Order: sequence, then structure tokens, then C-alpha cells
Amino acid sequence: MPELPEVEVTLRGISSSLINSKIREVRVHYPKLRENISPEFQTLRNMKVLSLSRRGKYIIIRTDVGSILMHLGMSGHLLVCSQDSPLKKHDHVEIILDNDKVIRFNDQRRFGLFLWIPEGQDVYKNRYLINLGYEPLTDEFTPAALFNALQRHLKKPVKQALMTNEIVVGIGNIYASEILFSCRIHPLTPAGTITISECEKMVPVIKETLLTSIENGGTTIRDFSGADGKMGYFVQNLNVYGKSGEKCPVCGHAIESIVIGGRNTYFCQKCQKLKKPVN
DNA sequence: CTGAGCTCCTGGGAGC
DNA sequence: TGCTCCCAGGAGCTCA
Repeated sequence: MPELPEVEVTLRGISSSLINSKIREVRVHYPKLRENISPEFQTLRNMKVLSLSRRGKYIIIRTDVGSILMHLGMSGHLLVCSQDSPLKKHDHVEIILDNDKVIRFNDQRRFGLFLWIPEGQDVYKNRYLINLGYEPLTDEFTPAALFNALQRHLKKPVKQALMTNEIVVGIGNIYASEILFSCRIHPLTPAGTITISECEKMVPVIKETLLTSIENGGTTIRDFSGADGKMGYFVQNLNVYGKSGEKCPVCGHAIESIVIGGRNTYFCQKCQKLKKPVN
């Protein structure tokens, strides 16, 4: 479910409740997620929340005694509610605050991650974060940076390369299709043949696509919602994702879908021509 | 080193 | 109506 915009929307949604408050306790109802939730969580009491940040699709809540590292997986979301509201199915973890609010982590498919990193350990050196690539919304993510990163994955289809977190973080299956459509680049184009001028086109499109989606509250397909339970509206801005057989908004040709790396990929054959191999 | 494929899990929808 | 099969927005891991 969540790609970078959905995680950012979630982060913004929980931040006002968390900042300047204390986590009274963390209640774990079902520990078996992607990784077993550490029993240490149950022993934590009255932690002061210092900051909230995001790295790729990971959310980091830093407190005075350590950090919580979270990932929403494919179906996870965080919901802020009052402490007396009833638990829902798949509410696996509750972060109980000292301000009458509670943040609930709900994850139907249990691919989410909930890790405790004690104070003294560098969160960013955690094995989940250490190899992550460029943060797309920062100034370091430039056309040259993208070009160089793609050169390390010569044969990989560019669509798969965009989804590789060691290159750039936060772009999942939906936005990868959308970004390539906006850039008129065929998703099967080998990453190594992407030119610097194509990177000059792609980088601003990546930033703009993600930012626009954040402004629209993310993309809701099936069950994504922000921390307030509201749906995201970026789905109305989608051009090709999930629209096979429908008309391309630019040329009217039918949108096609193919499977790349096991994932459905949507594109317009006419607008996104595959380049002829050099030689 | 790279890429392909498998894996964790539940639920919704299609097809019979 | 009910069963089975397939698919889904992630990403780490293993193996060739």
C-alpha cells in the first residue's frame, strides 16, 4: 500500500499528537509481523518523544531512551484515536500517549515492521536503513546522481531500478509506472541506456509526482488512509496505473500492462517507445 | 556482483 | 451460495 507519499502523509498525521508528548506505554497485541516485535517494548514506560522523521518508507520516532523504527509494509497504517475507541481487527500495536490519545498500528497482511532501537545505537546504521539510496525530495537527488546510480544496474529494466531502494527510496509500483509515463520512457528500457538528459527529465518529475501526491493526501487504492482515517485523493491524478485497456490521456491509444519483476506495470506503447539498441 | 525467485500474511474478487 | 485460485501498494533473503 504505502509508498513514500503515503508514509509522509501518515507521518504528518501522527506528528501533532506525538510531538511534545510522552509515550506512556506500548501495548503489543500481536507480535508476529515481518520480524517478531521485541518483548522489550512491553517494559517501556513514559518515554519523552524528541523527534519524528522519515527515511524512505521507514518512520522513526526518537525518544529520550531509544527509537521506534517502523515500516508499514504493504497494508499497514497508523491511526490516531482516543483511548476508549474499540480495537479493530488487525490492530497489532498501540502506542499509548499521555494526552488521552493512542496511535494504533493496523496491518492486515502483517508485512509491517516495529523495531526498538535503544539509545546509544545509531538508528541510521540499522541494517534496514544503512544501504538505502537517495531520498528523492532532497537536493542531493540530482540528475547526475540518478544517472550514476543507474549505471550500477546496467541491464535492469528502468522501472525495476526506480523501485530499488538502493538507488532511490520511496518509489513503489504505482509511482514507478506513473513517473515513467510522464517522462515518456518505456518501463523495460535497460537502466544502463538511460541518458543523462533523460535523468534531467526524470528527477523533476519524480519530485513533482511525489510532492503532488503528498499534497493530495496520498493515493488510496483499496484501503490506504491517513492517520485521521481520511482517504487520499491522488488516485484521481493517476494516468496509467491500474488502467489497462483504457485510453491513454495523451494519445488515446490503449494502455497496456505487462509484468516486470513480478509486478504489474502500466504504460502506453505509443507514448513510451522502447529505444532501439545501439549497435 | 547481479538478477531471479521465494517468502512472510490476509482478504477481496473472479471464475466455476 | 460456496469453493478455489489468483492477485495485491514491500522488500529482505537465498541461490545460481
